[in-house]
Amino acid sequence: MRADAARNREKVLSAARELFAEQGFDVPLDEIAGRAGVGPGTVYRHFPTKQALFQAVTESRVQAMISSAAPSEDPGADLTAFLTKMAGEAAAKRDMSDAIAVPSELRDSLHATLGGLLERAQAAGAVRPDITTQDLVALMKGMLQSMHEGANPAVLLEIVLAGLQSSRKP
Amino acid sequence: MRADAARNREKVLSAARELFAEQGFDVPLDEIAGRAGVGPGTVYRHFPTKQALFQAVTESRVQAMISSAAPSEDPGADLTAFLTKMAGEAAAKRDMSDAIAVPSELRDSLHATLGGLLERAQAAGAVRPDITTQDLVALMKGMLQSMHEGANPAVLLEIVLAGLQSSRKP
DNA sequence: TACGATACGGAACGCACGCCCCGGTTGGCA
DNA sequence: TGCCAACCGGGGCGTGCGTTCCGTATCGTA
Repeated sequence: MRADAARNREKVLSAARELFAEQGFDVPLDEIAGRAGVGPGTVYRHFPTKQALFQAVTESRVQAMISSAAPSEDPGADLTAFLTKMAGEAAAKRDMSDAIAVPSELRDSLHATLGGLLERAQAAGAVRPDITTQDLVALMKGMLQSMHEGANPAVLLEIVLAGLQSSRKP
Repeated sequence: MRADAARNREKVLSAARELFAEQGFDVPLDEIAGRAGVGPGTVYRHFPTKQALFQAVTESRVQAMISSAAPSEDPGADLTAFLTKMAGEAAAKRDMSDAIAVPSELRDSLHATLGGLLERAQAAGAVRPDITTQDLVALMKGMLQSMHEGANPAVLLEIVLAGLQSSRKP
């Protein structure tokens, strides 16, 4: 790869990191190109599609989160810790709220991880048993998006965690 | 007003009711016109903008919900009942999930109603005091949207209600 | 240094949407 | 029944987006 190509690739990744974090996946690609100081065509030389660029920006962080989900002897705490970590990331960077929503293999892995943690927590009795993975994913998706609309992220997280632990109503 | 104009107005309203309920505010206006059997121009003869049409479709139901929020001697139950009603509406018709999100006076009234119910419930000690109106609105917005993504509406509602009642963590 | 491969940038394309305009049609009153 | 105002339909405009194309500039090598 040519030197200027590598340099531009880094400039694009850097700009994409900033703008996806600030505005989420919906930021126009031309704006990313603009901040990187290149044309839109250059972005497409390095990444075949906007989603591929998004994935390149979020992949390492999401993978790190997934890897940190190793089971311990307290499955309830594992789930809580994971959700707390997700909420923390999402509160700071808008792209995490989209990583759980924008279709990709990464997203599917994230969903699968959530499902595993949920199952173990339910088996241990730490979470009400009538919640499905879909429920949890939908709940998190809603919560993460709500964090960028003026709500208090910490309060939102506490509400969700408390709700998960509650026992079923009659 | 001419007879055919009134007839077309009703056809448009009817089609809009169906499609906003099925697909939410994002349904293309041309599709509404198509189902109504008229051209887009006809829609704009009767409603100055897409939002006006949306408001015409949702106004009566939202107003009814707001009116039903009369305070009783149990503010906690009032809030619970209202959120349950909203969730029920949103689970059945997608436009209710947008009525709380699409900017309009109606939306603001809805937010104000939620704020009033929240305050009273907090004063009565039925809801944790560190929640703001913005928090509640964001939470509901997320929950209502999640209902159309495969999650179980009843479970989601129970989680949120339980979370609101929980006491603050140290 | 000269040349070919590589990469650049931005104009342009295709699409979808909200919204407007206008020639043709239709309804209801005199 | 004839006429005019009201109304209709759909083609078209403007916008914003993701994506592609291609003439030009640049890099690295012989």
